Amino acid sequence: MEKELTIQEVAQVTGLSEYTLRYYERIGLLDPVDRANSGHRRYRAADLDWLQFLVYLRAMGMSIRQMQECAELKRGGDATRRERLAFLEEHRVRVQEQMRKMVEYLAYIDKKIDHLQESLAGDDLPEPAEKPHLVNSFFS
Amino acid sequence: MEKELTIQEVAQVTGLSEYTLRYYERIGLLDPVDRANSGHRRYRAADLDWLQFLVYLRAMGMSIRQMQECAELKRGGDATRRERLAFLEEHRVRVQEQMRKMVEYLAYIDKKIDHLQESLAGDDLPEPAEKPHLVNSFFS
DNA sequence: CCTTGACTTAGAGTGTGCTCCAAGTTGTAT
DNA sequence: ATACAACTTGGAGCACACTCTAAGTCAAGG
Repeated sequence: MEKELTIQEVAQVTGLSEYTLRYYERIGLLDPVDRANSGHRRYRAADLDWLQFLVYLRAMGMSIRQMQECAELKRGGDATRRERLAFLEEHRVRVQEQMRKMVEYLAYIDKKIDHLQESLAGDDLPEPAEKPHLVNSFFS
Repeated sequence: MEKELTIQEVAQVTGLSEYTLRYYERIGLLDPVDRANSGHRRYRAADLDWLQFLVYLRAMGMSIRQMQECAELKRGGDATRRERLAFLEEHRVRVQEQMRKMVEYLAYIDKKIDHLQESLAGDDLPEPAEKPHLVNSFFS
């Protein structure tokens, strides 16, 4: 018999709140979850896998709307494999481009950190003859 | 004489909308911008530099609230250099950690892409004796 | 003088992604 | 039996970051 988890347990495992789990189901990101006789949700391993996938997509910056498309493709079964492949590949490209930019921005931040460190180190030395006037002190 | 730019020009240069430029000023991300006699904004080079900095921070996922703190530190002048350094270094750490995770997620996505490609390639071959039942077709 | 267009302000509205509430039901422990 | 906790639902509320509107001002061109 497959172990089925309560919403509370799934919240702990996935890091999503119970609110969010119900919300995701409501908006069709998950297919309707099994219910106990009481009506309480009982999540299966497959639900957990899918949720983990969603969590990763979300963490990579994918919008809820796109994840809904993704869920729709999943519902389409094997017939949508090509589309799903294209979907993931496009996502991959977007994420990589984003990371490329991040590296660029990080270099920019590093430059500022360096300038600030130099500025602070300079304070221990005798006063320089003339301090250059700095338009923007974050940029010095 | 320093060239001063209109809000329209700054919007083009920074990629921010005129709405957003006014908004950023309203909430204190920019110090009040110079005005022409007409009351129209006239942005200086220093304003542009600062805006570019903000755009980068934003693109790196920093919240408006944190950028406001940052603007506050800038207003504090030299006295806040140490804090600003700490601020940037913390930001740097956060961004790096985020990128580390992204690499991890990307590897996960790549695995799914591979599986889908294999699945599609397999369609050209004669039917396998038994197809394994796949709980989650995105994960096959 | 009159129109046009680029601007100004304060404040309202929007989209996203949750997050919470109220009212009710069920399961377990005492 | 009764208390209590864990759930259920539909729908309301919220934080964030814009985005837009309305009403008005100003400068230049015809």
